[in-house]
Amino acid sequence: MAEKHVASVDSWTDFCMQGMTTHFKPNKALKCLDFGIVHVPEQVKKEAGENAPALSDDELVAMSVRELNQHLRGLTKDDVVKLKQRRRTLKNRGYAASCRIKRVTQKEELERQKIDLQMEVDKLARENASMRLELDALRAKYEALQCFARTVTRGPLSPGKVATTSVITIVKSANHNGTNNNSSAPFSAPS
Amino acid sequence: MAEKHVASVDSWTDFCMQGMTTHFKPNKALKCLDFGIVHVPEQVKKEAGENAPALSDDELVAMSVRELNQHLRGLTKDDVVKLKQRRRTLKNRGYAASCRIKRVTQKEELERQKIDLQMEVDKLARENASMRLELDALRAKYEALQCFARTVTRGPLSPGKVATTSVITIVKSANHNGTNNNSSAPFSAPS
DNA sequence: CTGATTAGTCAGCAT
DNA sequence: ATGCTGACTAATCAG
Repeated sequence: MAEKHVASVDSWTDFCMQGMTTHFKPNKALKCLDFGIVHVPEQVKKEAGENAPALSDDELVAMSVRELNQHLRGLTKDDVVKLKQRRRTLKNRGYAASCRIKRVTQKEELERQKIDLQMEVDKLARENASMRLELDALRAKYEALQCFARTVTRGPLSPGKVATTSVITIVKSANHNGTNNNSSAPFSAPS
Repeated sequence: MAEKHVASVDSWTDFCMQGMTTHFKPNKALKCLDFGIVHVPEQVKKEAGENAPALSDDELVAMSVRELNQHLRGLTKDDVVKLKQRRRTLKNRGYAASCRIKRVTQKEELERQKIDLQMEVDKLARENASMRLELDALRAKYEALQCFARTVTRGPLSPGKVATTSVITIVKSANHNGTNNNSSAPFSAPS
């Protein structure tokens, strides 16, 4: 079992490859410098002295099934099988190419997403750092103001017993006018 | 040019494949159900009625060059070439497998990194949101305290002319005791 | 049957 | 020589 095709495959392959531009086809952008659709070595299919126009690979692979059947008229059963096999092989060649393209596309997509995420991480980290600074500064200002307020509200009185409804305070101020000036003094508004 | 190997390759290939477990080798974990190291169909190399122990693929590919040269003693020049080519092909088989493994490994690595970055984005976004809340709350508290302080410091006096060195204020308070209680009142400490 | 995917083979490049 | 990778083929799988 499972030794169906061990040493006979290549002969069969060789058989089927008769009309095909096999191996090293200047398919896409290979190292083939510039000759685009050259080759097609004027080689008819096999024993074709009849009327077969020697279909090119591109024609054969682009044909619909209906068109193919038309070209199949008056051919040997073997020739029909061989032509269909050639078509299948050419199709497979295209499928393999698509598969490879898809692979690299997906990989590029992953790398792109990775870069986007990294940029988002950087942006959030920057926001985070600046907010942390802002928070710390505001906390400091708040505590300073709180200190001041405590001083103002209960400083001059005895800490034990304070009237619950009113407080009188006296406070020193460095302000030389009556307005707030947004400096780092406890009276500045939050930025 | 470039038609070097169009219809002759497969015959040569067939030639070289003589002793190899070619095509459908139960190499790794293929669909081969359970028979592990079966096959090796007792097939000597080619015209080997001499002394060649019919090297298995695994042996041949794992051999060092020195060992290989020992097995090469007393072989036809053609046999030497064929054996070396078989070794090269077997090596290539392994290289191709490594290449595929590397490809999927790199892809998995990319996806892993993407997940890590996404988690970091989420974490930073959460931190960001909570900090923003904290910042807003603190700003509100600060402004309330600032309002209070302004009321305290200049409320009862005429806003136009205030002594620059001292201020006297009277304030109503809802506090029923003298202590701070960390509530949302202007006197609570920042969390 | 069509299309996609996998393993094996080879060409070609790099070391 | 050795290792790697792109392209190609056959086998096989999925719909």
